[in-house]
Amino acid sequence: MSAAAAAPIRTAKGERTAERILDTAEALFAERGYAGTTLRDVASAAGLRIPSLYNHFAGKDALYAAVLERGIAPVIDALVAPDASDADTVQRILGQLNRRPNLPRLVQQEVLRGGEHLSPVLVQWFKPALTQAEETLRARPGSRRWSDEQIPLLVLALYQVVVGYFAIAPLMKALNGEDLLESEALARQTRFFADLVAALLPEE
Amino acid sequence: MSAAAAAPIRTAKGERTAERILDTAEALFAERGYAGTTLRDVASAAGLRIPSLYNHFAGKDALYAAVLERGIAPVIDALVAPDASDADTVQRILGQLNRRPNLPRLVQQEVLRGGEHLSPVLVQWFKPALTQAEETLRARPGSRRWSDEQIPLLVLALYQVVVGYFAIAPLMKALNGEDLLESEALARQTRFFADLVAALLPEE
DNA sequence: GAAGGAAACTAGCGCTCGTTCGTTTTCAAG
DNA sequence: CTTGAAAACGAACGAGCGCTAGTTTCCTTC
Repeated sequence: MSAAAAAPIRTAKGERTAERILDTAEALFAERGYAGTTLRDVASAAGLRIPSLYNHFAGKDALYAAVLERGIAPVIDALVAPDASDADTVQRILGQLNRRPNLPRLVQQEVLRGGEHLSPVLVQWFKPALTQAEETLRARPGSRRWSDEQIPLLVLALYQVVVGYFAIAPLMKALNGEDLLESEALARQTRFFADLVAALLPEE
Repeated sequence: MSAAAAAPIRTAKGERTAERILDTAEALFAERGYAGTTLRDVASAAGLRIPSLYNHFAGKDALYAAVLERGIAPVIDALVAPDASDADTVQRILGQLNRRPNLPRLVQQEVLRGGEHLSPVLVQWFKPALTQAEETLRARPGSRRWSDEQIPLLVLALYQVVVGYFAIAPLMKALNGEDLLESEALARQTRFFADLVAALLPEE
C-alpha cells in the first residue's frame, strides 16, 4: 500500500486527526478491552464528538481493526526482515514494543479471548512468528539442552516473558509506584532478557 | 463466614445452582472479560432466566467478585501454607490452576486492566505473593547467578510463564488444534517448568 | 399431606450503547 | 476572495444492557 506518487506533501488535517483517534483508541482498547471501550470515551479523549469518528472509520469494528493493523504491521516487518541476525531481530522488536507500549496489552486482550471472535490479522501473524522463533532457537547450539518437545514450550515461555512485562506494567505502577516503562527500567529488562536467554541456551 | 453449626447435611438446591452459576460465569468472564459478558449469557448458559440470578447474587459486580474470590482463595491458601516446601508449594499451585483452568485467564484480565477498576481481592493478594516468591528465590543457592535488581524481574518472568501457559491455551487450541490443558500436555509443562527453574537457579 | 419460604418466572423499567440524518463549520485550492 | 469538499457537529433512533416488581412454582419441614 501507500501508493504516494505525487501525493500531497503536508499531511492533510483529516489524516492527523485520524492518527490522534488511533492513538487514543489504542490506549483505551488496551486498558479496557474491546467491549469495555465505548466510542463516547474514544471521542471524548480525542477531543471530538461521536459522529466525527465516522468521518475516518466505518465503525467500532473498523476502528479496532485499524488500531491492531497499525500496531502489528511494524512488528511483522521486524520479524520477517530477511538479513537481520537473531539478536538484531529481538532488539528491533523490543524497540517497537518500547515505542508502542500499549501494543502488548492489546495483543494479550486478543490472546485471552482465545478462539472466539479473534482478529484475522492476529491469527495470520501469530502462527508463523511462533514457527520462526522455534527454528531460530533450534539453530542455537545451546538448544541441545532441551528435548525436541520442550522447544515449543520454551518459545511460549520466552514470548510470555517479553509480552507479559509490558502487559503487567500498569498494574505494577499501581501497586508499587514503580514505572516499568521508564527507559532505565526498560534497559534493565532488556539486559535481564539477554541474561535469561544466555542461561537457558548457553553458547558453548 | 460459613457459620455452619448444626447445618443441613445435604447441600440445598439453592447452593447447587449458585455453584453452577459460578462455574458458567467463571468461564464466560475468563473468555470475554467483565464488560463483554452479559447476565443474559450467564443465565442462558446456566439454564436459567435473568431474575433467578438475583436470588443468589446481588448483581453483576457481586457475581464477578464471588467468582474471583472462589477461584483465588485456594491459591492464597496454597501460597501461605506454613509448613510446605518450595517444591510442594509450586506443585500445589499448579494443581489448583489445573483444577480451575479458567482462573489464570481471569486474573490476566484483571492484570491487563491495570490500576483502574481493579478488584481489591486481587490487589491484596498480588503484592504479598510477589514478595514471598522473591524471598523464596533469594534463599536458593543458585540465585547468586543474578544481581539483586534482577531478582524481581526473575519473579515476574516465572509468573508470566506459569500463568501465561494457561492463558494462551485456548488460542493455541484454535490455532493448532493442540489442547495444552490435556493431562499429558500439562505434565509436560510441569516438567518443563522444573527444568526451567533448574537452568535458571542451579542447585550447585 | 398441609404450609411456608426459597427459588424461578413473566413483563417491563430506565439507561447507555453503536449508529445515522441533516446541518454547520473549517480548510485548502483556484 | 470565492468556492466546494472535507470535517465536525446537534439531535435522535432502535437495540440491548443491568436491574426490579409482582406472581407462580418448587422443595423442604412438620
